[in-house]
Amino acid sequence: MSSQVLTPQQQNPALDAWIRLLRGHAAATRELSAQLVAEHGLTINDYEALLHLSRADEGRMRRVDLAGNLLLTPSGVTRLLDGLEQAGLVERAACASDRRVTYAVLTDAGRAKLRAASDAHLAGVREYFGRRFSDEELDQLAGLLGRLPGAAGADAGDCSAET
Amino acid sequence: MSSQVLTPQQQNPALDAWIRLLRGHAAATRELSAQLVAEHGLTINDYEALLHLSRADEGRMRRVDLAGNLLLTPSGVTRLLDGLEQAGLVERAACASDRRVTYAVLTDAGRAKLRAASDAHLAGVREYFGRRFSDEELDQLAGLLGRLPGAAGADAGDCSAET
DNA sequence: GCGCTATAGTTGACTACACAAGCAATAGTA
DNA sequence: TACTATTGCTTGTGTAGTCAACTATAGCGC
Repeated sequence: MSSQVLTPQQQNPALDAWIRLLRGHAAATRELSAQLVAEHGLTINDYEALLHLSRADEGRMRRVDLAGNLLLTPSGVTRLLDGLEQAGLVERAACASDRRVTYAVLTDAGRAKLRAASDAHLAGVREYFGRRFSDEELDQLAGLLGRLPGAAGADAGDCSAET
Repeated sequence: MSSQVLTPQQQNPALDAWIRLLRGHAAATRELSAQLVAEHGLTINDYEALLHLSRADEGRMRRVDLAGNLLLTPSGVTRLLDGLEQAGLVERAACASDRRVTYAVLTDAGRAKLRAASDAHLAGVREYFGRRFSDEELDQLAGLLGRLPGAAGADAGDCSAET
């Protein structure tokens, strides 16, 4: 009776892509995150937060900008940074020109941690994707995924410097 | 000394694809899940659980098989189905030949709910992806994502075609 | 100066998972 | 029969995130 609805994968390329995106993300996240947590005690978001900070001017960012880059809510960033602060990887700094703002600043320990974790993580990612795709296909995949919102904005507008 | 590490996206197509997969998934999930929750009170996993059940023989599956298809742990499935049972969308059924097994069975209400939600969800997915990709690109994207583990074996209880 | 609105950030309550431990039933071995 | 290992599932606990409500500051119009 409703068999069109019930076997939609054949009928709809968008749904097909969507479901595979969900599954592929779940599988990849599980494996790569487990690796990162086991070897360095960092989650994927921890790692990416450190990465963004390391690439920002003076190793610091406003928390709201970090939220935008990580696709987290402001409260999510507060909790994420709580953990990183307790681990001594980032610290807070006040903004002289706007007292509402609290910067998250990468510490030396945080920078060292990122450097240490990067090697393993990069190797893991390269292994995970390189095993399944050629370089050309990776470019293709990245190009397609980059058209989704949020997937591209990390590169261009990072150093806003608007205080 | 660490500048290679700190701007890795240019140097590594695998990492580029990985980061965009993360971001693209986060953005798409947020939007499409919010839609589904707002309109029908179902999360993405709720929806997919109902979908898998509807496509299974007699609308029922062992919980462990459902876990495999949804990429959830057994405990995750227990909690997911708890919610769906309370909502009356699925019920439990014993297995005559193996008393360890509890089937999850789609109820009539569950089937109706799925049918109602499918229209909106399919439309949302089509709009979200169709706005950004041509049909051909969607096929390409699905084909690439399908090579990730877990993304392909969604059809039957037998999933052994990986790697 | 005063009030008003917008923005940055935190907190409490909640949800959705994972992991580890445990129970019940089955299968294998004797 | 009994004894052990494996499988299916549930539960306790912990974690990462959301949303709504809140405080504090900034910046505008008057």
